[in-house]
Amino acid sequence: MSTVGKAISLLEHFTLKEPEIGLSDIARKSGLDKATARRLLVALAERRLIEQEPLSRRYRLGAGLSRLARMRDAHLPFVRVAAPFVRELALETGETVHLSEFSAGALLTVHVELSAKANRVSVDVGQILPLHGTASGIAFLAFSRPETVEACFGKPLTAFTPHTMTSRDKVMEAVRLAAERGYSRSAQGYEEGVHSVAAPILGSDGFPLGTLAVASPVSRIDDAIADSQGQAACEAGRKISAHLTGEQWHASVPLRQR
Amino acid sequence: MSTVGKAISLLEHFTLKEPEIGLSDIARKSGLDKATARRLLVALAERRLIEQEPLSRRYRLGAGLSRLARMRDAHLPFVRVAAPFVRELALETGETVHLSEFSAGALLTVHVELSAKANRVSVDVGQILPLHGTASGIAFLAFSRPETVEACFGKPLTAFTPHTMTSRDKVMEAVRLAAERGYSRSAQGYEEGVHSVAAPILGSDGFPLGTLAVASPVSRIDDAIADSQGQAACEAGRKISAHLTGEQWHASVPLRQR
DNA sequence: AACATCGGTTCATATTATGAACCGAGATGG
DNA sequence: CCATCTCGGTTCATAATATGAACCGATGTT
Repeated sequence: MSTVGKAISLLEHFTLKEPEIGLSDIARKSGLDKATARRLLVALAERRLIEQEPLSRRYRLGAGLSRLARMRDAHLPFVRVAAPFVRELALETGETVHLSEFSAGALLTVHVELSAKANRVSVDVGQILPLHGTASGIAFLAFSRPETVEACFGKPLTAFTPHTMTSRDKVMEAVRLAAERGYSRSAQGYEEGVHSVAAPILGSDGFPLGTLAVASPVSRIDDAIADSQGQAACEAGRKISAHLTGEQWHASVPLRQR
Repeated sequence: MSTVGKAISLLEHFTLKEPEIGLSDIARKSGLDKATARRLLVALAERRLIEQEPLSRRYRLGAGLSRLARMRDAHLPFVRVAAPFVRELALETGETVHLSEFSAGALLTVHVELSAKANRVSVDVGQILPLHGTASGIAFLAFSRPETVEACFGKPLTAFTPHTMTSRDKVMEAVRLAAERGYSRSAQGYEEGVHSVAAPILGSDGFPLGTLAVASPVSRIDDAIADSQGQAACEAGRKISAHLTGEQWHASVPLRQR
């Protein structure tokens, strides 16, 4: 791994549950030597991506990250534009809805609206979703360039539950079905007990930027409910796409046009 | 500079005005070889700190930054806690109020509430304020550890306007005055035509995390107004400190107690 | 047709990163 | 009270990694 990769991997050890980490600890977690870890942390701290608590001498994520994230959000207002529609869809369906953005070969969860119900699916912002094992991933692939789809099969497909589709044929069949009806459907492919439907959010080039997914406990779902969730997700996805690209939104927008 | 430092410096070339940059361009701006710049960008992209627009092949800040920033913000809700008080102070004074956080030897602007007046001071989130040349910096130094103050004089003091204090004695005198009355006051030390008063926001260890500043056009300010702004900023700063540290807020909190 | 510039790649070379061993300071505990 | 951990941090010979001049093919410009 490159030195830069190692440095960034250090950042990725800071989580919601463990927002501050000591030197020896992070060296152990990352598998790096203590001296190496420290040099990297110091380099990161010089650029404000890491801060050190002066008293405990523990490290945490730095203010520079907030600064850079603000730059990005100002320019690429994906979450800002989509958030109201995500909320609307969550209210309409009564289920947890999450928004994902494609990045580096996977989908990154960037926004979540939790269901108001007691028995609900919980999703964390920041969670990384594989393309082959989630409704979001299938919806994304269904509208992606052939190269993107192909790249997904470059590595063996990990099974997350006994229900995960791990053969290329099964995945492609799901993709074909999703392309046909506009949304994908997946039950327990990534987490036990979770049913999801997902629709793509298309950019100005007609290819997906990310996805929108409705996640419910499997016990609450039948075909009719799934289909109505799917329709609603599609419509919300189209609205978001339209707002992002500045184009007029047509109720009967064709699914694929090239 | 370390390889990691170079990689992060690449990130810092993306600004609000130039959110996407081509390879040759960023290599030129950063003074790195094109091959080097590309390797670093690829390493950053693998970890999602950078994205490449597939069509134009230009680079931009990646979704991983949003993810990391959210982790940080969830844990360190500085802005979230302070924002209501910043707004309140802006309404009370009728002037632009900005909030800064100390990081790597300078103050980083993390939140701004603009004045409703037509003739107002404009401040950008993300702006970096030097300790010696701004009201915020002086207020920060006035409550900092002696080592922190000393470190500020390690390098020559840059003059930003003809009014910038560049001698150690002048700065220390301003610091002494600020420590005495609880807030700092500075006119045109960083930008021409701008008058500021600032108060510190103290962490649980009694030392400042950042500052709160009221910025006005010099033409609107006299001693009485400046003092009332100063008092208001102090009080707002104390309220924010109290909320951050979970401590009870006392109207007559001593300025320095060690 | 000639020229410039773009993003991207190659590979011998030189700089840089690495980590075992080592500090001193606090905890821990028998 | 001494022995023993573990902590954050440092050193320096060694090993790995980063570097950049030269080069590609593609895409404008003049």
